[in-house]
Amino acid sequence: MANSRPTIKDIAREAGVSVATVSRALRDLPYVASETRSRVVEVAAELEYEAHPQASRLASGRTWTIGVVAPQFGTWFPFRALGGINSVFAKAGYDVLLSMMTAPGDRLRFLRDARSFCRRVDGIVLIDTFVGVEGDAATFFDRPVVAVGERLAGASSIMIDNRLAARCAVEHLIELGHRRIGLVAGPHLPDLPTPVPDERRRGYEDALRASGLSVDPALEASGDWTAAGGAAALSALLDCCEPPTAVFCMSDEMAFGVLRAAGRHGLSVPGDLSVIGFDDHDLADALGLTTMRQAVDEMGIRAAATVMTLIDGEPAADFTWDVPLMVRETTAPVG
Amino acid sequence: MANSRPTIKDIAREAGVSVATVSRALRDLPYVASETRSRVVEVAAELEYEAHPQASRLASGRTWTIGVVAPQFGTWFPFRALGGINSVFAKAGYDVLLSMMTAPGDRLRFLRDARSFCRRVDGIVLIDTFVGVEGDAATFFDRPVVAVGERLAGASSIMIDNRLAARCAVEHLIELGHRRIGLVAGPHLPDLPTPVPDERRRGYEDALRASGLSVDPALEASGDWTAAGGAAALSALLDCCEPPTAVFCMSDEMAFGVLRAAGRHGLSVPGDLSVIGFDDHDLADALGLTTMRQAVDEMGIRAAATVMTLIDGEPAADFTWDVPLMVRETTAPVG
DNA sequence: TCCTCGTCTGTAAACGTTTGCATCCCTGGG
DNA sequence: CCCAGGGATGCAAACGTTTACAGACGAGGA
Repeated sequence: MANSRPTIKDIAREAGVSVATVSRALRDLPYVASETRSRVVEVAAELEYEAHPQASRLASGRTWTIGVVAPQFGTWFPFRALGGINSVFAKAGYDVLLSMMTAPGDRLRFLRDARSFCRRVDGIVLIDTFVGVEGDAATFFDRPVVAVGERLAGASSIMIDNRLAARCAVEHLIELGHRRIGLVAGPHLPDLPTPVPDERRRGYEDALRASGLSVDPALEASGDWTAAGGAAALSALLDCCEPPTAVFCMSDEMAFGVLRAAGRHGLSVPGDLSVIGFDDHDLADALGLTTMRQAVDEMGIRAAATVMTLIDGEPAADFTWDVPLMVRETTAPVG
Repeated sequence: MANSRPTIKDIAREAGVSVATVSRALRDLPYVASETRSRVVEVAAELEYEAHPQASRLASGRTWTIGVVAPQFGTWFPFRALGGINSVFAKAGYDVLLSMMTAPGDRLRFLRDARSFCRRVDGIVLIDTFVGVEGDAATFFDRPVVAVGERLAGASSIMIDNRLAARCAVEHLIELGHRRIGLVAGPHLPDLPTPVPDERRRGYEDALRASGLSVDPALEASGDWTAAGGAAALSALLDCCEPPTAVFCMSDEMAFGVLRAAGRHGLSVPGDLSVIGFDDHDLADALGLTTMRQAVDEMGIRAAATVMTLIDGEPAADFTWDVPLMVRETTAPVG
């Protein structure tokens, strides 16, 4: 790789024009004669010229960088979304500046350092980052913001209807004839003010009530969003006076744990116990888990596209994604 | 967030010194009187000054950014590594510029655009990116390079010994008395020239030969690194004249599929079939999978630390990580 | 012919830092 | 008393772009 690379001056000299003309020609600005433009482009290609990113950023004020904030709690969702986001920005010529929140305290640290983070980017995508800013997010960050998985004032939100989706999941079980339906809930993560668990619980209750079933606290256990937590939750549920014939898990990872714990307890799935998850995790299909599908890749792609339109000055708009039911092999009519 | 932020000039005026002194004071350079320094620091804190990143990058040539390249094939490993890497750089004040390879063609695209990518970063971390450069990586990229999971000439490599680890896995099965040991191999991904599958296969063969067992091609099937592929591979293996009593899977995700397929075929694990994986995937513990543990987080952390030492001019050095056997519940003495 | 207007181009001033060099001052040794 | 040397500071030139502004030129209308 060459040590010293050509600057805009070199191109200008070689093409016999001024640096201003080179700059305009290479950025497709108007008021450049077409022969001039093509000569400049040709010289630039020949010398393998590429504008110095830092210099052009300083001069123009545009950073051509998007900040993406992702948590590492629950590895699956954010990484998938990141893939979609990255592909869009790579094509559009934006850099992606990543900020991951791996420890609980990172959320507050991020908020504290938000000013310096914002300074490096033209826009921000928050993946599942329940950042909890006061007031308007766009003014707080001083940049356009898109929130994936969260409704955030002053930002465009790419969401699903957690309550409705949870309700659909439970209704699927009810349609199969189940009457005692357990809930494996995800807890509030420390320091992460997300409404997601509450919404999904409400959906669960909605479905029960709509069918005239009562909400029984004994049928509810808390996992910690992990497979191990799901397994423990099922064990707790089975200790109950009259165990459920089906369980709704707030995440697929917990459902995987439930599946395993069921086997350990000698329960066959779906013969003795129906299990439905939430997410459509990468492994759900292969493991035959019935679940509610979050189209994470597409949500990421949409988020990326949206932040670019915001940068271009268009107004914020929310998108709510459908969450289709994926019937596979862990749910069956009540035995 | 404030609209116009103070520049170094504002600090200089307010503190009654020149911009040069401010610059030196805030960066802890020598030749600044201690009272001067503290006054400058005080004023900067009061005005909430922070250097304009693009400007300081242009002037100094340092970008304070590390480029991280990660594939999205097999979501688990790269994302975990990313977490470790990011935490280190966040603390050290480096930005992380992410480049993800989501489609097969992306590898070539990345190589084509490498020059412009390098220009934005002070160093590069390649996660499982079998990038296949000719000659010396550091000179090709013109930047210090650390490769995680790959041995790369001219770069520091953070690796495991795939061959040895695979051998250990298979030896574990042999010690349990297994003699017919199947292999669920991962294929070469299109356009990704990784030696990993070959190395793991050699380890498998090493273990067999060392125990006087023959290598039987009929005991080998190929998954595609996914759970679905693993399931299909086990089905193929079971069609074999005399099915194996144990299988070694080159990845945990494939092992999960094998576990599921075994159940479908009416085989109990580990009663009828022992299964060992490779990775120690997030779900492996909860699902009870015996496997070889790759300490991905720590490898990521080490990679980040290493690239920083390279930037400081220290010579490249490789690190090879231990891959301990995690005995859980999917392996047992042959029945 | 003159004036206007639009297209094209160049000059030079930003953008906000870092840093080489010159200067000033003070201390200590001869 | 003079001079060397080093600490502390300031001046101004980079760094490599973008862009406001001015000027040149040609065409077309009055």
